[in-house]
Amino acid sequence: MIKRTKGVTISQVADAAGVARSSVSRAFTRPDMLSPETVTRIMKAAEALGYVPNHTARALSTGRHGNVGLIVPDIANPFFPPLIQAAQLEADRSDFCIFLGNTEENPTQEDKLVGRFAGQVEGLVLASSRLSDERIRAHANLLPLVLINRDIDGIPRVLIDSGSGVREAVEHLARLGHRRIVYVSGPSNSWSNKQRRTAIKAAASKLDIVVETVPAVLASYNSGRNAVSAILATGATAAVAFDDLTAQGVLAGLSEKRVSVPGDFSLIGCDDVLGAVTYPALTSVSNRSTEAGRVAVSLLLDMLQSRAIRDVRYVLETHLVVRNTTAAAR
Amino acid sequence: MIKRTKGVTISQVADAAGVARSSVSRAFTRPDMLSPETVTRIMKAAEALGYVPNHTARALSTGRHGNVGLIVPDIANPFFPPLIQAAQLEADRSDFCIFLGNTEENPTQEDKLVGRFAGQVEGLVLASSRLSDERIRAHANLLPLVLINRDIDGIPRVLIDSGSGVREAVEHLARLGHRRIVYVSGPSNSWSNKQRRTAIKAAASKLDIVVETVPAVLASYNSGRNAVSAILATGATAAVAFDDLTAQGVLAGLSEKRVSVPGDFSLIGCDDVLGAVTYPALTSVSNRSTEAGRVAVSLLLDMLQSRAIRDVRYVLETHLVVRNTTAAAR
DNA sequence: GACTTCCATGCAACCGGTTGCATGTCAAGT
DNA sequence: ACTTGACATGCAACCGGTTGCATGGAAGTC
Repeated sequence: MIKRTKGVTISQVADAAGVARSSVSRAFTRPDMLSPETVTRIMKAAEALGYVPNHTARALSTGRHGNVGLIVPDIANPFFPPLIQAAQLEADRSDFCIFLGNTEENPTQEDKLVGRFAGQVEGLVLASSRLSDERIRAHANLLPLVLINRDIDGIPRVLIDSGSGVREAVEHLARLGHRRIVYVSGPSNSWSNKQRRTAIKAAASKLDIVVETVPAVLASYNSGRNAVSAILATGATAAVAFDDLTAQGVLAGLSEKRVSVPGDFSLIGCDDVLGAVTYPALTSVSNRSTEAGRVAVSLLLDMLQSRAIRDVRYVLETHLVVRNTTAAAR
Repeated sequence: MIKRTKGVTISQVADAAGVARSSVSRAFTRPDMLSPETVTRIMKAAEALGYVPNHTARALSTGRHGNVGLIVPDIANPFFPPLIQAAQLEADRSDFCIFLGNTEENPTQEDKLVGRFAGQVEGLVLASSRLSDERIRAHANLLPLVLINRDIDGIPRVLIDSGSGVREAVEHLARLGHRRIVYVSGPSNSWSNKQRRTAIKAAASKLDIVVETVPAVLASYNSGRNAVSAILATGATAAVAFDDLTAQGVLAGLSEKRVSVPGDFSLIGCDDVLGAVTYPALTSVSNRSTEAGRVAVSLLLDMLQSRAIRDVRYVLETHLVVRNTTAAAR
């Protein structure tokens, strides 16, 4: 049988130390209110009994549980783990714990999780939320909320601007002498995809470069691989892919067709999730997901402390990370 | 200013419905004890007021918070996200929430997290714990614990037996004619590392193959890359790396030294986290991390429900997934 | 020496639920 | 018609802390 750890309570410590319960409580929360000797005596008794304050009881009376929630659409998407990690680290610095929720890209599940978390966290970070603006607003009325990659007036938000990095990518290719490039697009209903395609077209037209779009349908390795024939058919000498996974597929497809990268063809990914761990190292647009996670939690903790809500709109610019899949045009 | 959401309490609902607090409580927890009409009336009142039971208060009196903790050494390691995802899904099926902890591979941090979680979760899953057996045993005395990839008698554990897959890897290499191979080892305090090294040595000696060990210190791309000189110095024609990240680093290092894979050298990873998305596709040992996450949480919830601790040792076998980084020895 | 001031500590109410037991009611049993 | 029991509901204690206010004693003031 499980040993039911009957926790040591504040009363037991109080008895052992010969003081009132309130004094024990103060010894832990505001020792300056007590005489040093009393504190010492209480601490000794607590130590001897192995007393640990009950988090739940404390939360009940103070209303502060020292937890924040983080909800993401898909943990398995490599974009999120660094974000989660950074959020965790930032929370930890203030002795907060993280509740993690994964919605499987499902708004209903997301709503359910928010509700379930609401009672036990002081605030919430929603990353790439799939909820409607109205639902988000409704939640924001109930507890402090910070958004990542959702732009809603009046709710503090952290936005990753992939446009800036994509622009740099095009400029980089232009400098290398490429005049005709391909954008291997991602899911047509993706906001990021639109953002990236728009940025590429704008940058290219300014530099007098021709851009063609080849759809990859899904953001995946196989889609990228299947797109290779179409890419080569355009006669382009370089490509920017919707994300790193797609780029990696393109890389594989090119290799099978004996097109060497970067010798014969230059390739750039997006999100920089694989760049540093694959070979050849992929030139990619940074994602800043680490900063996003850190900043979002930091913003949230600020709100909790100041009890004030500011209309923050924190934009993170992205940049091109040049590695080994881009070179001068043949 | 933040709207301090003064939660609707059970008393308010009781007043509105003209019943005692206890009846409201029962309407939510054991409606069968009340007459159907009363339940309806209470529910209506609750609905009208927007009442939501206070999770913390409930936890305080029942001792059940409906949370379980999951602690992993490194979220950013692609081995863990699928595990976390599966754990989350399983917890969700029983309406439990997941507390996520990331230890950064640091035992001190792990200890700290366990302590911090202890007060607010009913049980804990420790994945690939870096703690000593003693510390783990100590924690297991305080609350229900399930381990993943740690084999300690008396504590329920889910083990991914990479031994079976590694054995297949060695046999595969033997069939291809390799007689001298290298094991690129991972963190020395990792249980998986020991398991893999042991399995390789056993399989190799049975097949009359020479194995040398080259340490990579950390499970990372850079460690793998730095290990390449040492690997080549052994004169081996093939290597098995502690994990896919390390393997990918080795791949990059080999490529820089103009050693072609699989032409001149065969390489096998472990955990199969990158195999399908990189080029060349990495031959690797499957990981089963999804099952591990699911089973661990399911085991934990069982323990919580039955209040009994069984000495479960759940082993998941792995297999070799042959892709394109292995070929006949020169 | 009497009077204020201040500080350390205790008392008791409170946070928002749950639950064992007591009570009242109504229908069935004899 | 009276007992018995089942059932619905209320009462009050409890979970383990926190905190505003009261109290008593020591130190400071005149």
